[in-house]
Amino acid sequence: MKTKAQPSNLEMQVLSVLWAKGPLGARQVLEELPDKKERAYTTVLSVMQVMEKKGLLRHETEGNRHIYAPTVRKSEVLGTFLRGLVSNVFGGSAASAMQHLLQTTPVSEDEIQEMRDLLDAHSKKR
Amino acid sequence: MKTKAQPSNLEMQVLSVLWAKGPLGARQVLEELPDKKERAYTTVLSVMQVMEKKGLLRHETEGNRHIYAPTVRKSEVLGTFLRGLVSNVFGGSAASAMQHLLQTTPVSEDEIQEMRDLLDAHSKKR
DNA sequence: TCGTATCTACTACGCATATAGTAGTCTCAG
DNA sequence: CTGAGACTACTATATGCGTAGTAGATACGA
Repeated sequence: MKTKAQPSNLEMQVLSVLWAKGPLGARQVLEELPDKKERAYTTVLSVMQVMEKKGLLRHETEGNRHIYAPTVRKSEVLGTFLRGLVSNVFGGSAASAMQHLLQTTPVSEDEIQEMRDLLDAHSKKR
Repeated sequence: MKTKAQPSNLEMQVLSVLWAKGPLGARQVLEELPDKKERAYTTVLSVMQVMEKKGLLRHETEGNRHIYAPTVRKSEVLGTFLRGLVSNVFGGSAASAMQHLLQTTPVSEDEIQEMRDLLDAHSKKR
């Protein structure tokens, strides 16, 4: 079996909505998509139907509607994604990735503290 | 003018090679591509020619060869990329992104320390 | 019950991406 | 000077992605 392809950008957005908000219909997903881009309802529906064919989503029928839920776990998908990113773009260095993250995205002091805690927790665990 | 599209996966790899190793010919880039996938020489050459049309690369001729260099800066490209990633996939939280980074990619204790230093430096700067 | 609004299924399409072949040019060893 | 090898330019193409229309089914309010 071949390694399954990375979900595309839009697919990632759909997944992230469903991971965050729980199972939803296509209409709701459309409204929650993080990039807020103007799209037709059928666009999102189509994408989600394709995702179901690929095995990224499944749905249950509730009266009229299809309620979609991810079949893949957040940690799995993001893990694969981030490992690829780090090794293909950041020369294999997670620290380098974080450096760019800090330099280029707005990060509050609270978040910085949160990150310190994460690092501590990570050290302790080994 | 429209916001220029994100470089594709393979384009990113090409850029990261050139950022890391300096200007190179297509043959060298092919050999250095991080994903190590088997590709024809002309495949990489084509991609790089397209990238030049898009304004991501320029080249100088050296005898027979074309030596390519990026025209875009690493911080620019990765900045845009990471901002998009954080807001579209990690709900706008850089800390969440880092959490997944730690959970899913192998990170040495040295790197952890390096990251702590980065966080400290970042706090101090404001 | 009946019409309107909403939903899904199916189909289409343009563009980008990744892939590679072929032809033509240049360089250099012998 | 000439042929082999390497390089570039140009062309082709399959596939995937994002986009959306249309047709048909369903539900719900009046």
